[in-house]
Amino acid sequence: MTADTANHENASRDRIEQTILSAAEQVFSQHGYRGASLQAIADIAGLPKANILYYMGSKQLLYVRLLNRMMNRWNAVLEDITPDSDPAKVLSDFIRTKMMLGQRYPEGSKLFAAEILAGAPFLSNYLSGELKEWVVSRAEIIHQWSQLGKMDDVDPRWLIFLIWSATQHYTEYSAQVTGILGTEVLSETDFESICRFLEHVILKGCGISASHLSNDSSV
Amino acid sequence: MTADTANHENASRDRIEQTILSAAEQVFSQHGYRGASLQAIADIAGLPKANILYYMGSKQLLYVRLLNRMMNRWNAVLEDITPDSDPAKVLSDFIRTKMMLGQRYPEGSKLFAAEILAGAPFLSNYLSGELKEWVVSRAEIIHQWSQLGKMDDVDPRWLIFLIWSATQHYTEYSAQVTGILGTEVLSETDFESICRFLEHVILKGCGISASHLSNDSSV
DNA sequence: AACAATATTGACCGATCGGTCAGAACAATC
DNA sequence: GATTGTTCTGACCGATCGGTCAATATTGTT
Repeated sequence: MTADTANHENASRDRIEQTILSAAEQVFSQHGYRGASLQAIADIAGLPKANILYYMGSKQLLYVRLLNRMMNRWNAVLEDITPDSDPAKVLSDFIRTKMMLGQRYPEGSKLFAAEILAGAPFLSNYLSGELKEWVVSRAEIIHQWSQLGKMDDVDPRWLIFLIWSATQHYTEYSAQVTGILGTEVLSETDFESICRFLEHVILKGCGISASHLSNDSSV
Repeated sequence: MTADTANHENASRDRIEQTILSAAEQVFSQHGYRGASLQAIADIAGLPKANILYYMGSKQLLYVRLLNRMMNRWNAVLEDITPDSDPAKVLSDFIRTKMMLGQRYPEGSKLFAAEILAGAPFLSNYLSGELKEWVVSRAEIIHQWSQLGKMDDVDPRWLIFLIWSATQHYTEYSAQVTGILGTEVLSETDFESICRFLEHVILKGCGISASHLSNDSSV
C-alpha cells in the first residue's frame, strides 16, 4: 500500500471500472436490480465474473454506485433561478436540458426509472430528502412568478412533474416511441420538433409569452 | 373431458386464476419479467409453486396473459372521435380517462412500463402494428382539427405522447411522486388538481378554447 | 360403491444465482 | 534475482431459478 492510496492515478483501474459501469448500466437498465445478473454484466464487459466482484465488491455496491453517478449528472439543473428570472427562458432551457440528458444518458435514465418502478428501495431517502427539497424550493420560485403576473397560477409541482414526464418519455419509452414512429432511433429532426412542441404547449399553456423565441411559427 | 370444455363455467378455477394473476401482476410490475420469480408469486397467492405452473403453464405464458389483459383494458379509448368532435371535450376526456386507468390498474400500468423499459421483447409486434395504426389514425383526426382552425397546428403524435407520459407519470413514478409530496398515496384532492392542471395547460397550450369547462379558474 | 377426471403438491432436476477463495500471473521495489 | 503487493480467474459454495413428475387427494358421474 503506497502513500497515495486514496488519490493515486491508476489509469488502468479507472478504465476497467468504467467498462464495468457501462456494461452494468446496460443490464440494470433493461432488467432492473433483481433481473440483472453479474454474469451478463461480465459477458458484456468481456471480463470473468469474479473480476466484476473484485472491482465492485458486490452487486448492490455496483448498483448504488450507478445510481449515484446518474444522480450527479442531474445536478446543476434549474439551480440558479430567481424570482427575477424570465420564465420563458428558464422553462424552455429546462425542457431542452432534460431532453438532452435523456438522449445523452439513456441507460442511466432507464436505470433510474426501473428503480422507481420497483418502489425506489435504494432511493427513498433521496426522494423524500434532497429531491423533495429541490422541488419545494423550485416550486416556491415558480409560485412567485405567478404572483408577479409572469404566468398563470398553476401548481408548480404539477408543472415540474409534467416537464419531467414529457421529456423522460422519449428515453424510457424509446422502445414504444420508435415502434410507433417506425424508426430505429429518434432523428435529429424529430428531436428538435419535440422540443419546439413541448416549449410551445407548456409555455403557452402556462400563460407565458415566449419573449426570446422568435421562430415558433412551426411546431 | 366433457363436451363444454371450452365454455364451461368453473367458478373455483376462475377464482384461483384471478388470485394468481393478481399476485403475478404485483411481482412482475415491481421486478420485471426476469426479476420476478414464480416462488414470490406463489407466496403472495398463498399457493405452492407447482400449482402456479399447473394453472398457467409457464412463466412466459403467465406473463403474456397479463400483458394481454392489461392491453384489453386500454381499448375503447379515443375510439369514436371524428373531425367533427370537440377537441376540448375529447382531449379532456382523454386526459381524465388515462389518469383514471392508471389509478385503477397501477400494477398493470407498471407491468407495461417495465416491459417497455426492457425493450418490449414481447410487445414489439403490438407496438409497431395495432398501436401504431391507432396512433396514426388518431393523429389524422387531430390534424384535421388543426386544419379546421379548432386548434394550433401541433404535431399530433407529440401531443398523444405528451398526454400518455403526463398521465402515466403518476402511476409509474408513484414512488417518486409520493416521496416528494410526503404522502403515502395520492389524495382525491391532488388527483382532481392534477387533472385540472393538465387540462388547463394542454388545452390552452394547443390553442383550444375550453368550451365546456365552466370552472377553470383555479388550476 | 365404483370408476374416471381433475386438482394438488412434495420431491426432485439441471441451470444459474451472488459470492468466496486459493493460487497463478503480473508489476514494482530493493 | 529475490521479495512484496496487486491483479486476475478457475473452481467451488449454498441458495434459488423455472420446470417436471409421480403420487395423492378431491370431485363428478353413473
